This record gives sequence, structure tokens and C-alpha cells, in this order.
Amino acid sequence: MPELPEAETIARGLDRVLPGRAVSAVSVLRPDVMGTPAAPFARAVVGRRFGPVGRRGKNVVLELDDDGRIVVNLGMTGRLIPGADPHPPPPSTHPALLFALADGGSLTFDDVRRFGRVVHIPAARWRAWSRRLGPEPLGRSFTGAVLGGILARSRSPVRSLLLDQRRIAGVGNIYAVEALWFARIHPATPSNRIDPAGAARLHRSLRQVLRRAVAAGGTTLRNYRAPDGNEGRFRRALHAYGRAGRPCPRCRALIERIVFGGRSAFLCPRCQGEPASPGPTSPGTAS
DNA sequence: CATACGTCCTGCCAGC
DNA sequence: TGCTGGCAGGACGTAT
Repeated sequence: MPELPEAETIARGLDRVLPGRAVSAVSVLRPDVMGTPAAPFARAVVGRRFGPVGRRGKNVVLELDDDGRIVVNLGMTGRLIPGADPHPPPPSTHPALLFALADGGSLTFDDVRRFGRVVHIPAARWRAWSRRLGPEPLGRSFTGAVLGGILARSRSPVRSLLLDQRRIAGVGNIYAVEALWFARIHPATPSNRIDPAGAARLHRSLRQVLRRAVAAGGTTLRNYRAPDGNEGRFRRALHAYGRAGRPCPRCRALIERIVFGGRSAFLCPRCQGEPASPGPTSPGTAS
């Protein structure tokens, strides 16, 4: 599932092949992936030349030569596939949006489930758009004190807080679950009950997990592929996510799966003790 | 304001 | 063999 490390891998892959190339045509095959209506999108993009490709949170950001941006949120199954490359890309099975390039190449946004969204952000609106997202967890300014402040301001279960893009940008379920396992914090712990030592462990764990996942090219569970078609190699490094019923790599107790906030979380019941006292009264927290 | 929950969308897989 | 139901889950809209 594309989270920060997957978006980073995709951005780096595209940054090697797209800058300097011009868009000659846009065709929208699946209008529901368009966060900007098709006609204005095409008007804004056709004739523009790509600049650097970067990332903000889970979004791949394609700069244009007029300082506008194409922002791609990959959702669950979105892929960006450059055409006419040295290596043949994986076939596009569910193309949603096609960019024809002036040099004969192409860029395809493919999305099986169509949870992804593509928008055009004019230069004048970029800062405002970016401000809606929380800080970058791998950024220099994301210190332990910053995370501690974010935690202190919320009573939400810490796993839910980590998924909230307005508070921290780029973290999804896989890396939230993994970081909490490393930090030995129960995913349902109310955020403001995490003490400074726990916040410090979580800060370190989160950054370490994300950095390692970026280095491994992300996590492929099923759909995710880098632009070159390669799978992410971080799956084998997962310690808790998706491992219900298997031994905790740290203490050998069996990993549990719980559900809250409509999502699965995985934890070691021995390493990650119960959330302090009563805990959240959410229905359906059976395991 | 903060928090919680339903919804979208399709493919895959276990179970019968 | 073919069907059904559960699951994956990011982000947004609505409700409390």
C-alpha cells in the first residue's frame, strides 16, 4: 500500500526519467480519479514541461515548468508507469489517466480500485495545499519534542493519530503498526497518555522504520510496484504487520490482530502492554 | 473543535 | 465447480 516509502521510491524513479520532457496530450479514461475536472486539467498541463519529481506525505508531486504541480495520491493501488523506457514496464491493467509526451513517450496512471486522485495545483495555491498536511516525519524539524507535542494534544488511539495526515504526513497502517511494535507501545493507547520516554521511543522507531523502508524500495504486499516494475523489498522486514498468530520476533509471544477505527492493527500482547486503564470503549474490539 | 464512523472500489482468497 | 462473504484501507463526508 503506497505510504511514504513507496511514494518516495516512485518519485525518485520518475525523477530519473521525466524532467525536461513535455506533455503533448492528456486523456482521462476514468474521470473518478480526477480531483481536478478533466478539461481544466488538460488545459493546465498540455504544453508544459516536467521539472523535478518529489513527494509530500504519501503524494507524488510532479513539478511543471510554470511552477504548477500535478499531485498524485496513489490511494491503495495507484501506479505511475513511464513508457518508452529502457526496461519494459509492467503492463497497465487498469489505466485511468494517460499523458502523451512530445518525444513519443508516455506516463500512465493506473489504478485498480480507483481510490487514487490526481489534481493540478497552480503555483499560487501550492503553499496552501501543502500546509494542509502535517510535518514530514523524516524532516530535520520533526524532533522528538514535536512528536511529543502532537501526541499531547490528542486523546485518539496513537495508531489513529499516526494515520492522520493533517498531524503527520505520510504514515499509513503498515508503518504505524511497525513503529509501535518497535517502540513497545500498544496501538490503542490514547496518545496523550504516552509518556516522554514513550514519545522518544516512538519518534526514533518511526524514523528508523521509514528510513529503512525507503532504503528497501518500500513494501510490496500485492499491488505496489516502483516505476521500473520492481517490487519493494521491505515485506520480509515486517515484525508485526500481517503476522497475526505468528511469534513476536522479540519475545516469541503470538502476535495479535485487533480492529479499531475500521482497520486492523497488529501487536505483541507481551511487548506492547495494554493501553493504560480502561482504554477506548470501541465496539468490536474482539480479536 | 475534536473525535468517530460509513463510504467508495475491485481483486483475491477461504470456506462451503 | 461456483458462489458468498470478508478483507485490504486512504481520504473524505457526515454525525456526534
